[in-house]
Amino acid sequence: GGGTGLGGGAALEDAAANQGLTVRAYIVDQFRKLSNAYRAGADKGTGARMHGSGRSDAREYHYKQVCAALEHLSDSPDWAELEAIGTQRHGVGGKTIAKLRELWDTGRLGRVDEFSNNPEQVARELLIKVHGIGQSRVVELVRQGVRTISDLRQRTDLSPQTSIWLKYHDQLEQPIPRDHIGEVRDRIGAVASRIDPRLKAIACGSYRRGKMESRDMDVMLILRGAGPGSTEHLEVMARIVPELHADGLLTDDLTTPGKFPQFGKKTAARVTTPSVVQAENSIAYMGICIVGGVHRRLDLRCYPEHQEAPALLHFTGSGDFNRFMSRAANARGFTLSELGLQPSVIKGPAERVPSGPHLELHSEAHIFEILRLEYKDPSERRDKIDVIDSTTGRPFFQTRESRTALPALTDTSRLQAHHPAAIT
DNA sequence: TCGCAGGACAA
DNA sequence: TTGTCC
DNA sequence: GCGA
Ligand SMILES: [Mg+2]
Ligand SMILES: [Mg+2]
Repeated sequence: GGGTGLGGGAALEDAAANQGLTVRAYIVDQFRKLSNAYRAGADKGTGARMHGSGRSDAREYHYKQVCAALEHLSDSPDWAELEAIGTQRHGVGGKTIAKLRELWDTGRLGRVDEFSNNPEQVARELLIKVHGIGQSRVVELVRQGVRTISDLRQRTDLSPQTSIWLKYHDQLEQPIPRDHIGEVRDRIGAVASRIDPRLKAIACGSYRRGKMESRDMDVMLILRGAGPGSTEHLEVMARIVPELHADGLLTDDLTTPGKFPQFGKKTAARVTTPSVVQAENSIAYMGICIVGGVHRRLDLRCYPEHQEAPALLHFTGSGDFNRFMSRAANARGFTLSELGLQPSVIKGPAERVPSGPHLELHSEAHIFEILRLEYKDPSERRDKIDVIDSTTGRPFFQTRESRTALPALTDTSRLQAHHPAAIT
């Protein structure tokens, strides 16, 4: 029994029941609060340099792993089941088990209470949700006394993107029904095929993961027939975005395809710099569209057909799944991105460099296969524990053996032999 | 003690 | 390069 | 905060 006198986890059961949650959902919620708190720069906002300060990003990451482990518990775990994840789940250690014990005994986490009783921390977690406000700006804004969205609106130093986003703040918070996303994909697809009949539109993100509601829309354009060496797809965004405005779908841009960068000093040398090329040729667009009278966030991407598989994998997410699948790829001796999959090696401290060409990737399943990971349907791509080592059938991040790179896969020559279709 | 995904866009 | 986004 |  704990300090409250309640034994057998009764305090935890009560706390969960009070919120209408299962014990598991309540525990996950507590740790998700910790992850969100560190994302918002908890321990960076306070001037006092406390133990462990300056590790917010890593702790956000850490608590995401913990949440993934907790999600896979039963609805009402007993103490033995909670304690077991300390030994069974990669990334869950002593400090986390101590927090679980605290929850079991008292139904609360002191760290969560500390954060929720700290008005500055509460403000950071609120304001970081605004587009264009990240960990750095939120710490500075809150230090300057900003506490609410209203406070933020008073500022005269907001970026244009943040101002646009704030115009529609209320609408952008509303969940988007699945059907609306399919409609937008079709409208974009129609406009796209008018511009170039080789273009097709695919809705990705949480829509493709089967969710009935989403927070934004992710639509990918594929330029059929475009292969390595083609740059045609880079010009699509600057052509289609004005058409989507004319169509009445888009209302505001958060990025501006084709916009020429403004320099303090415009020199001839700068004109040939890569950043200029990137600005004129864009593959990514972020903006606001209107569907059924409600403004929504829309992300657009355009890729050549030979990058369809890695791009589809990447923009289907989830974000957590991508991070852990990329880590698995690294452990197998590869770098994975929306652009492709290529062998890579660790060069110096914190530096991984390509050691071979991108491989030809025929499908999402092909990528899983090369990495010896179990294929996951989009609806099953949630978190760390969904990345499964197909040689063991167990979560990739679980055992020493499963994390060891496979010689047959990291030896580039043998890999090329098995996958002869490397692309250049 | 070190790394924790990787890349695109804005400024 | 830094900050932010996905 | 954890694991290599
Ligand atoms: Mg933000
Ligand atoms: Mg989305």
